[in-house]
Amino acid sequence: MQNEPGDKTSPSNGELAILEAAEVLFAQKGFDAVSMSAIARLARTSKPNIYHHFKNKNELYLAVMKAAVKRSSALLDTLEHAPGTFRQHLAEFAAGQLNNILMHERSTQLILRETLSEGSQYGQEITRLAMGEVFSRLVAMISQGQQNNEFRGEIDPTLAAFMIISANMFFFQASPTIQTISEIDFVDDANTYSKGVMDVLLNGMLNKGDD
Amino acid sequence: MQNEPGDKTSPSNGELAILEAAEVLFAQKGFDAVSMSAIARLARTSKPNIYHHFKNKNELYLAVMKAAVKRSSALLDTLEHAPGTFRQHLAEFAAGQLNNILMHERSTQLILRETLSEGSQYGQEITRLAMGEVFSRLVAMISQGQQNNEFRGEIDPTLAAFMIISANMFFFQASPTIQTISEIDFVDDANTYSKGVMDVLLNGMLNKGDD
DNA sequence: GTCTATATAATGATAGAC
DNA sequence: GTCTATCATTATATAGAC
Repeated sequence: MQNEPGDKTSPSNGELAILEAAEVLFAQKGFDAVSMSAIARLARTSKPNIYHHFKNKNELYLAVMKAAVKRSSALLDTLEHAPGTFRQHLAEFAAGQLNNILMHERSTQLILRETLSEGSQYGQEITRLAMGEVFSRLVAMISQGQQNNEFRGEIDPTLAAFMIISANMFFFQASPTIQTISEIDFVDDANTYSKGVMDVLLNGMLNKGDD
Repeated sequence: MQNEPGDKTSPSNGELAILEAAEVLFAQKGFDAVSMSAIARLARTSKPNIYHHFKNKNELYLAVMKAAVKRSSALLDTLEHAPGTFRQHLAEFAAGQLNNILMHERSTQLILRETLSEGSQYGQEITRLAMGEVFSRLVAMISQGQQNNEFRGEIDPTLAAFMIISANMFFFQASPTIQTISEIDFVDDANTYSKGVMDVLLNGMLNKGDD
């Protein structure tokens, strides 16, 4: 039912192979470090054939990024109006986003890479697209929790949302390195990590019983 | 007193100019996007002169990274044994690290870039050097705060330390983009941001008075 | 230590056959 | 749609004069 021959909106098989090969390499090494020859090799085709499907290297990169952003912002519509407290919703949403990130490693890596390339024209817009939706949903959740008096009113909802995204993104980005530092166990399991993060964010670090 | 002519350990003036130019460009665009010609142009010298000082492009990059790591891990010895509660120490240390990051933008950008290049031989080691010290100091602080019963004992100190570094690093990395998303004010002032982050981390988001 | 000139290889991109 | 062959350009790196 998907990828019908007459469907002009979905790319052809050859185009898909090129897109996937390009995504793998761009995510691994970055735009400038990847040659069209390398993409052609991995896609099991020839360089001129890539230029038949894409005008130039830039357009190929843009097509890859577009697909990555679309993929990364999916899968978050499920638990919007489920029953439960706001703290439960927030924890589930955070865990869901982390899972989403880990499921689409290449897309996430591409987006994070763009974050660091200040020169790129599309970098900011792409990151904004990729993180904007999840960001605004988190802000809305927290604001509603404040109106419901479940969350402290003094907290800036945008800051709290930013902290959740930070924890998730940086987990993805740095855990391969952090893993080698010392005896850390939370990097092995994303769910354990997410639970721990949300426990701190919701309840704080201070021992309230004894001060 | 510094940079004496006979001091073999400190680089010459020409070498310094090359190192600085290379750092600027590598941080802006990444290793592969920077040509030796561009570095020579910015350093106001010639390409062969760079090859006189550094064996090849890789060694130049390594020298730049080495200096960046050294710079980024300085400046944290000041407030180790000052008087005050652990929550104050932790908040000051976190704010200090964020300031450190923002003061050495290029170094931080280089290190974060390496984080994303899984292929790089030195990436993990460099990131480990850059973050390892601040990480272990944070863990020690939190553990001591737990033994002093000031922090909750259920919390994993490594996870809490990771969250603090996440908040700081991701602030640096994503705030240029996040800034354009919506009405956010905390990105303008790192101190305001750090205060807000530590308030959430220490006290949590939940409203304890009404549940 | 610094330069001009150059060797050599790889890059992005195209022409044109099938 | 896919290929072989090739273009012009640029890259890293070196030789050798001063």
